Amino acid sequence: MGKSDNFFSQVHEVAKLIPYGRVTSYGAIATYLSAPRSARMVGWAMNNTNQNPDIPAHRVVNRVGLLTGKHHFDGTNLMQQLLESEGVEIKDLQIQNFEKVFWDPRIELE
DNA sequence: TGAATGACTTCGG
DNA sequence: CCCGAAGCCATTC
Repeated sequence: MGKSDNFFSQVHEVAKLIPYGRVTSYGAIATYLSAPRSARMVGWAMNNTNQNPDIPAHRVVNRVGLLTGKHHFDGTNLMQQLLESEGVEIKDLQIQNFEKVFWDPRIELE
């Protein structure tokens, strides 16, 4: 850890801006940060700081709205429960009406 | 130093 | 449209 956590910090900043009840994708964040090839690093960055309650890591899913990161949360269903508590509908790890709850930083943040 | 590992995404068949 | 393979890249072994 040193200066290179700049990218991680930026990922965290964007994650904090995801509105309640909305979600975004790893790739969308990566692309927004001018690193479209680093989607996996976004996930890694989340893993690095999912302990921080200020960072809603549960609002970040993969590009089709699948809760691929659920196994990184405590318990068996925490990620889904957190999202459902915000009104997000989920069935078999797939977010329903994904296009409606999707929040794209590239568009919303300019 | 090199190979393996992912909270991903894209492309080709 | 679905599935498998390949590309990516920081981190770990």
